[in-house]
Amino acid sequence: MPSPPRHRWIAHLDMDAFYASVELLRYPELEGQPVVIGGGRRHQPVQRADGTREFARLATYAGRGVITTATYAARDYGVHSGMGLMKAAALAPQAVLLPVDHDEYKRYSRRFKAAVAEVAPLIEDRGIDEIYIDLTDLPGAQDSVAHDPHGGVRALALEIKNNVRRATGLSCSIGLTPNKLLSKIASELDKPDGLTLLTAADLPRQIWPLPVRRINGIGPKAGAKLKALGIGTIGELAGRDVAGLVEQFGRSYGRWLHDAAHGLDDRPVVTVSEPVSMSRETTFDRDLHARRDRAELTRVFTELAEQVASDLQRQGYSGRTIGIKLRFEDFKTVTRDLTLDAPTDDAGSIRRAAGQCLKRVDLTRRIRLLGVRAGTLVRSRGLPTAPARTAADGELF
DNA sequence: TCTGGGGTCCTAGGACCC
DNA sequence: TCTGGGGTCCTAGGACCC
Repeated sequence: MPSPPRHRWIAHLDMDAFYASVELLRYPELEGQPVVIGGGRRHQPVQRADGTREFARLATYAGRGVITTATYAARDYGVHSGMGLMKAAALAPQAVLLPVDHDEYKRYSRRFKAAVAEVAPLIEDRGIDEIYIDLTDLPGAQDSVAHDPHGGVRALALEIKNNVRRATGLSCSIGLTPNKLLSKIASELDKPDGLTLLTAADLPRQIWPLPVRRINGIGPKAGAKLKALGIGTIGELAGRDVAGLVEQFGRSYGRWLHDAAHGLDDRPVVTVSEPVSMSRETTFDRDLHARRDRAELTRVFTELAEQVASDLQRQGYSGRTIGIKLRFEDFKTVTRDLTLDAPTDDAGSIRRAAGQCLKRVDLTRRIRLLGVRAGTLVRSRGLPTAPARTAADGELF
């Protein structure tokens, strides 16, 4: 018996201002205030004798850090993630500045993903604060409920949101549509604490008026090129014929743009994945000179190689391609890599291979950033748990 | 007050092999 | 000797994402 056709339901779940919201659980007195997360270790809150805490203000920051996350109150001042902290300080000098605590966010990430998995196990990891979920075959997903043709799947999404809140105290926003592309856009439409359900019929009214940059995969470059072609909205993109887009953007990307604008995307939710590369990099407080600052560069270079080696060992991988990355004072970036005869997770071998790569770089300009990378990874050890690991499980245990 | 750190994927040319 | 394809690997750069 062939199974009856079913409506694909894919959710995109995005935690609201994730890092900042986790910090607010720890420091509830900051509720409602402009807070930005970013920078190094230098601005830890200080506990006063009377038990209250003293927080660093953005105005006191000096350095090259950027904002990782800002609370909604801070965003009202025009600051946003990716913005340099010095620039943000000019806009919101009194905003509270907190350092990034990756370990703490990782713990909350595991909790929220476990809470989702209790309701819907088909999860694709998209980083620390977002996931895709395939709801298609869950009981009730194909049901309609009185006055709501998609009431069944809507109820599932609400159950997921409730579970996440119960497990973490945090809110999230969900987009729920027939595919990943539309769900990703939809989850942004009603933030924070939103739930947006769309079908193909909603495309012209809800999606087409939006700027093309809302499409995941259209970045600064493609966005600017589209603008120059007189294409600002997704609807305007949908109005162009494929041939013209292929001419401008090439076969593959041109066709993809056309499909995306028409809400077409049949990518599956991928629950298992293997890492492709592991890297460590650092930006210096000041640009370093290859000759004058040789000692410091050498020390950092070795440290980065050691960190990559320890990351590989901890996670049970070896890399056969070792590479380096340099960014110069003018922000130009170069990479060099070298493929070894056999994969390695040894700090000395990585350091030596990286040193070979460094010999092929012209070092007349001063250096802003230095990085070391291992690619072409193979497992060097058995899996941590016997049964096949899913991407979601990897986060959970 | 310019622009962090950790990733993925794609393209393109040259080497090398059949 | 000249003239071909096709396939895969290696390397470098770049777009994009969280």
